Amino acid sequence: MSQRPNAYDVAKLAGVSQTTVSRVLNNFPHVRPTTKEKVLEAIEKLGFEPDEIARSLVKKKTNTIGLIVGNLANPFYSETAQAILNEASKVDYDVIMMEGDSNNISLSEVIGKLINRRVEGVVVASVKRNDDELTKVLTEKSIPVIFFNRTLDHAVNTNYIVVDNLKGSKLAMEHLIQSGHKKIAYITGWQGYSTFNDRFLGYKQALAENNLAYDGNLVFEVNPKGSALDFSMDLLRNNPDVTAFFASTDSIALEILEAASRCNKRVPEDVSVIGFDNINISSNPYVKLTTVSQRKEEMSVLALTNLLKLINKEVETPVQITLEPELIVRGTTTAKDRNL
Amino acid sequence: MSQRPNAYDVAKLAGVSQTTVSRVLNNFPHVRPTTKEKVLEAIEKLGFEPDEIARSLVKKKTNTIGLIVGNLANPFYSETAQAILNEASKVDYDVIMMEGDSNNISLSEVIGKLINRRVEGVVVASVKRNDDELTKVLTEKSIPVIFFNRTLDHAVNTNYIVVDNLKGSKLAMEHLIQSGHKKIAYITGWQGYSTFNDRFLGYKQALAENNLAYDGNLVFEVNPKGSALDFSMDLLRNNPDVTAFFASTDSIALEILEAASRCNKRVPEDVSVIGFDNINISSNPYVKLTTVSQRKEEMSVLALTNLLKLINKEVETPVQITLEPELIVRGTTTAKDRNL
DNA sequence: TTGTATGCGTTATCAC
DNA sequence: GTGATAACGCATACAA
Repeated sequence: MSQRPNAYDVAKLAGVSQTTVSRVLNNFPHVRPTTKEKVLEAIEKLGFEPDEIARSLVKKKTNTIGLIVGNLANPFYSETAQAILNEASKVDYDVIMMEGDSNNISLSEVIGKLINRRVEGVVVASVKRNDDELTKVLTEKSIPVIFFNRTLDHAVNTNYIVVDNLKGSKLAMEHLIQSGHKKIAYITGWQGYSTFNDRFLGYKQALAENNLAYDGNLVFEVNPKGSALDFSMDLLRNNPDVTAFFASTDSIALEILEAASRCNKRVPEDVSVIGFDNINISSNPYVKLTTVSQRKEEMSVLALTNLLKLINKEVETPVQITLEPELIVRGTTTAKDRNL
Repeated sequence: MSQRPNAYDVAKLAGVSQTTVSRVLNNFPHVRPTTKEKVLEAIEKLGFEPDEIARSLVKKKTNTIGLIVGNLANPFYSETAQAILNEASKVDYDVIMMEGDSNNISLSEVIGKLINRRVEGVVVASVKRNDDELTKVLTEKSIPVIFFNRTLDHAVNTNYIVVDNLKGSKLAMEHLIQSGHKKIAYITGWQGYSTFNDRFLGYKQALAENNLAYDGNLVFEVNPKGSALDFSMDLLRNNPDVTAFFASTDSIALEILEAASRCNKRVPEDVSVIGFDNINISSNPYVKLTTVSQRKEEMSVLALTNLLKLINKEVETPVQITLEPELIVRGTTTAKDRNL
């Protein structure tokens, strides 16, 4: 009896068939109250609870989704994961979480594993712009996959929820330009991600639209050999006419803030800094970073609700949603023209 | 054929029995190379991959663990979750993640759900000191549960991995006291968690051991009505003889830093601040918070490896490990006596 | 209203 | 070496 009891054990104890046990378990209407009572008693006595694995097998439904994130230690991912977890629990879905940026297994393989675990759908929070293997897998496989935050370059038939990153960059840039900044440095993440590609485009477009010259010396892509911190310190020391930094993520912005502090530059008096993502720490009064909001919560909720709709075929595919970004002005930028 | 193929489809195509398909799938030794070839071809052709749910049912093994965290938006949890996820994937375990601090479902219920999903073990990263319902569930249920970071008060038979929080507090306090601080404020989280209980104990013991009086006015427990920020500002304005703050978490420490900045106090010249947890942001050069390290990675690895040992009955129960905390001196405290 | 038989997609135990 | 056949723990069609 140390084993977990099953529905047959309950049936035997209650003096009914296993089918009847299943019936009371699933609240079927036409069960005689007295039998129901007996079964309930037996369930209680044995501490029986149905095995969800067996249930999944026969019902061909697992009530589980997969969530693939880039790196949980990155606040953006953990904060969105938190929101998605929360939404999922509301509709009684479990989530199997995996990291996609792993070095020894490709995103396609991770998705494959999830599919074999019979998840009903997958949210992918980080995908490279080009992934031919993945594109192939997506057409072959049967379950819905929704990209979140980042998407594939040629996403004709893929589902995604993103913010308008290009527009977000423009918002940030216009905020700086309106405050009188002319020399604006830009630090980007890896251009292989659509987010950074689009944000960079926005940076360049904003410059062009405001008749400011693009200067490659003011632009830097973080890489294993070069940090945003070092680049910023260099720039602050050698290019005193640079008065503002646009960071493609809040995390990068934090490094710039440190660079400023090390170079004895006051923020925002000497140099303005603006980020992108609006991770939680940015609103911390100690940091008070001006940034562009990705609207994490909204995006997360939309990702989950739309994935469920896709699972239940309640929506036409592909689902492609682009949210409006939002400028959040806090303490690391001056907004001269706004203080008139 | 739009349905997912199963082992019978493969068998039919290869002209063998389904049993044989299973054999090549599981790399059984005595399969004739030519048959194996045929089967592999059929598998390839159909794009067949075994259904892990069915496999789990018959093998009574899911290769899945449950991970219950407090709140993923809290860096400590996301960073440890990341480490655990990583360790799990190394040994090919999947993890179903759930939040335990939810308001409409108790921790016991969450664990129950996980058990019904047939996870093989559970890591619980946040538990209250007293939870009678849970204690009862733990004795009834059959799978190993390991507490991580926090544990129950009367944990005679429970498995846990924690750091020595009391000692950690003493390390922090001695660091401050050796630097000449006499009036040290303390801000704690909810005392219903063992972490905060132990840390508070450490604070008081350190005072006593150094012949410093305990002053209730310098101690504050964050609550819905009162923030660390407000309390700190009050103190900084009205008690100028308070020269140091010991925060029971790094997140609280960040608020204190802001309070200092708002009150025009320099850190560490005017006031020292020390935290607890060593979350990633603390090492950011912009923050450079002195803190006590929880040794997240170590704890995470230990939690997972020991959970697996418990699952495989390779270790005697209970597993109870207390790690040594580590003082990490960065820029928010002065260490006068160390600079001799 | 209840029970019997069957099947979900595998692995395990026998035979041959 | 290989193939029937019986589990695993449930839900469901069909009978009664």
